[in-house]
Amino acid sequence: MEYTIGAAAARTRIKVPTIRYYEEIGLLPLPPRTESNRRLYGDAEIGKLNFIRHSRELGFQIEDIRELLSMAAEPQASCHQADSIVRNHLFEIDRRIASLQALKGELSRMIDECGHGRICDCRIIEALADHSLCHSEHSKPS
Amino acid sequence: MEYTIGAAAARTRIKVPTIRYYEEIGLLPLPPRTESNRRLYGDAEIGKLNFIRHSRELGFQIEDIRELLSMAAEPQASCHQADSIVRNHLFEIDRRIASLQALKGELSRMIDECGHGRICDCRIIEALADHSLCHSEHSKPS
DNA sequence: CGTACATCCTCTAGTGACTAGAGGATCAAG
DNA sequence: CTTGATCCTCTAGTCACTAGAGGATGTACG
Repeated sequence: MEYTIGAAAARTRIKVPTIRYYEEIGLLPLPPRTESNRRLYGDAEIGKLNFIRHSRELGFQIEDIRELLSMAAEPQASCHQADSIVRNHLFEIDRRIASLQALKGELSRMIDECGHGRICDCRIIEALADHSLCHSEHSKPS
Repeated sequence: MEYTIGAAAARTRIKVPTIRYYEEIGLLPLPPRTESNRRLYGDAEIGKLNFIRHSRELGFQIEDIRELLSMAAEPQASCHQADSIVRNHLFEIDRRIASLQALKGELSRMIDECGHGRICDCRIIEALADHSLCHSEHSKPS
């Protein structure tokens, strides 16, 4: 089967400009074109696009996906490298969860302590102004 | 006390270009300058910068901080609005934690099922290619 | 007093992963 | 034959900075 870019977008739930963007950054190969210069995608490209979308949904970065795609293209190679990309990603997600949970604690506390009165009595503004009122360390959640 | 931009940066742990950036987007007022055109900050600006840094560390967006700062400047107003900004942010953080935990589950499963052999037998690549192998729904963690 | 070197200034451009829109060509349906 | 959907390329915008050029000023040391 062959698909126009719009049909490919519909099948993969990736937007048309995003598909063109993936081509531009070399994540997708240059597809053949019709006589009137329109892109034509086959089943292999649909598969790649689904792979990309799913990996993005799982939070992988484009550069990780680039590597994972090139591994997928070499079925005889060891999967050690794929394993390590996923492991690193998992580690990063753990870090983010921990950091968000610390934030959640601080913010809940701020809300609990807010007396719902005037700004001048408000612990929220006070707490934002002064980190030493915090119970935990926190750095920007990435 | 008065501080050069570098001294203000050292005291607040915000980088010099970032302070200039905050000025450019109107988050910080235009500071007075020396005869040789250098910015001079007083204690009030140091306080604002600390407020900004802490709020950023807690994950607030610049536009939220802009509102929070203007509230902090009106001590007689109700803190209802501040409360609601923080509440919304907390809600968003909860959403993110839930989404990251779903991802974590999927990725852990992928790693467990990887036989550490060849790509062609690897469940990781297979799982990435096909969302229907997933146990949970997931959308991009934002 | 001269000379390093740090710090300051403004300005432009880059990051990641898209998204939005202009301006124009081509296609399919009625 | 016209209408409207889809396609093309290109540029610019998003967020919150970061990096670097090119030049002026300040400070410490010999």
